[in-house]
Amino acid sequence: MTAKVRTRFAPSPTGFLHVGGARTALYSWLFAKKMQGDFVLRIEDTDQERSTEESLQKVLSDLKWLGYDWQEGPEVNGPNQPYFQSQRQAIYQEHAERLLKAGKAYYCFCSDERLESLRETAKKEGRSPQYDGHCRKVSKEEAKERLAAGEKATVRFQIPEEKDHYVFQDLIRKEVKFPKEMVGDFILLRSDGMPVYNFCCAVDDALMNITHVLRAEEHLSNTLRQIMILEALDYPLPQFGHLSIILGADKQKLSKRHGATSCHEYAERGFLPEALSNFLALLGWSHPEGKEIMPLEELVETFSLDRVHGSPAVFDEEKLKWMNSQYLRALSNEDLWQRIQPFLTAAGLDFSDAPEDWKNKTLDVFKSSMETLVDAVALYQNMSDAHFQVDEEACAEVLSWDTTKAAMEVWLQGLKDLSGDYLSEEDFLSLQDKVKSDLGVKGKHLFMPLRVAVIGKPQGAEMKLLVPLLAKSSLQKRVEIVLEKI
RNA sequence: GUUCCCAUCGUCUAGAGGCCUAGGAUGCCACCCUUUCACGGUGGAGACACGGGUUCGACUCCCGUUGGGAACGCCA
Repeated sequence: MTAKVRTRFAPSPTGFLHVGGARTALYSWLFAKKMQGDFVLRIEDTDQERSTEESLQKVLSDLKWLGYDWQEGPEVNGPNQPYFQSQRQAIYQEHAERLLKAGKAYYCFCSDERLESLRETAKKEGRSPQYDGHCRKVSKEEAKERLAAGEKATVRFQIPEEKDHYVFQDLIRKEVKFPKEMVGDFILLRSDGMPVYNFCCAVDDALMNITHVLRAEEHLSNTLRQIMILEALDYPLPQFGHLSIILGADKQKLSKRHGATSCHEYAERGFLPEALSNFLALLGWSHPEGKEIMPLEELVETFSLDRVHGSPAVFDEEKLKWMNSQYLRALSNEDLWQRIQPFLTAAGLDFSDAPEDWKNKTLDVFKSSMETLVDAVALYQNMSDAHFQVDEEACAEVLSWDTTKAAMEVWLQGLKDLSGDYLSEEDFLSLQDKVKSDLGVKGKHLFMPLRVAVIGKPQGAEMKLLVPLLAKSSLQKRVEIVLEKI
C-alpha cells in the first residue's frame, strides 16, 4: 500500500492571495482530493517585516471564498501543529544545530559590505553571484568565541562536494538536472536567529509528511537547495511538481501593473469563485475530452497531474468573463439574487422589499446580459426611479426625430388612461399599437422613443418584459422627465 | 552574465510517428433569430518559430539556432 497523499499550500501572509497562488492551491487541493489524501495549509511567516495578521486573514478568506478546504492548518489545526512557521522556531534551531554539529553548516561572520562587493565582482566577471565560502575556514572554536564576544553571525549550509549534479524527477517536467555550482553556500539562519524560507520549507515538508509538493516554477532553483538540506538531514524527499508561471498580456510574469491580480479583486469585480477556479484549472491542465465548464466537484473527479503541462500561460480576462457569464446563467434566480444583493446595496440600490416574483422576473430578463455580478448594478439602476437619468449622448439621435415628441406624448396619455398600478404585457402591446396607429410611426421610430421614455437609453432589454416590471407611476414620471429635454 | 524552464491559431489548449486537409474553446468577422441590445444558432478568417538530423513517414523523437520566461537575497 502506498502512503496517503499529502499536499500542502504554503502562502506567506503578505497581502491578498494572488491568482497564481490560487492556482497552485487549486492544483494541490484537487490532487489531494482526487487521491483521497490531505491538503495541508502552512503559513510561511518567517519574514516578520512583511507578515501581518491582517494579510493572514485575507489569504484565509480568499481560500475559503474559493472553497479549498484544508484538513490541517490554521483554525483546524492537526497532528503536525503549529502550522505557523513563526511558531516553529525551536524545531528549526534544533535542525540547524544538527547540521552545524555534523559539519554540514557553519557560522558566517561576513559583513553586508563584503557580500555586496562579492556579488558585484561576480556579476562583472559574468559569474553567478554567489557566496565564496569564505567563512568555511572559521573553526568551531573560533566561531564560539566570536559569538560569545557578541559578534553577529548567520548559519550557512555547506554545499556537499560529493555530487556534481543533482537530478530529480519533476512530476510535470520529467527529469530536471542541476549542476551543483548553481547555488553557493546559502543561509539557513539569519543573524537574528530567524530561519530562512528554504530551510523551514524543507524541514516542514519532511516533518509534516508531505508527499507531493506542487509549486510555481520560480521555485525550481529552490528545489535544489531543499533537496540538499533534506539529504543532509537524512529525510525522505517529497515528489516535486513545478507549475508554469502565469503571464500577463505582455507575456511578463503577472503582476500589479497588469491590473487585477488578486482573487479578492476578482471577487469585488463580480466574478464567481467557481468560475475563477474553473478558469484557473484550465491554465495548464485540460480535460481529456476537452470539456471546459466544470464545477469544482467535477474537476476533482477528472483532475490528474499527467495532463498538467509546463508551458507558461497568459491570463486572458476575456475568457474568464465568458466563463463567468456561463456560471452566472446557470445559477438559480434565488442564488443569483443572493449574490448580486451586496453589489446593489453598495451602489445604493435597495430592492430588499421587492416581491420574490418581481426579483425572479427581472432576473429572467437581465440574466443573459450579465457577465459579472457588477453588471447587475447598471441593470437595476434602470429599475430605480432615484437613479433614472437620460443618457443624452446616446439618446441624441432619437430625441432629434420629428415624431419622437408626439410618440412620447401619446405614450404618456395612454399611461394616464390606464387603470391599475402596473401594465400587463398586453397593456403595453396595445398601447404600443396605439402610438403606432395614431402617428403612423413604425420600426425604430416607434421602439426607440418608447425605450428612451422608459429607461433613458436607446438600447436595453425587451420592452414587453421590462415595462410590466415598472410601476405605472414611475413610467409616467420618466416620460415627463424625458419630454422636458426635447 | 550564469543556470534552469518553455515553444501549436491573438489567447487558453488537443495532439504521446501515419487517424492532421492540425481538433476544441475564447476573442474577432458574417449571417440567422430578434421590430433594439444581449442571449442563442450557423458559418468564416486564424497556428505547428527556424535549421539540421532519426525514420518509409515527423506537430509529435534527437541536436542546434532563435525567441520568451524564471531564478541567482540575512524575500517567500
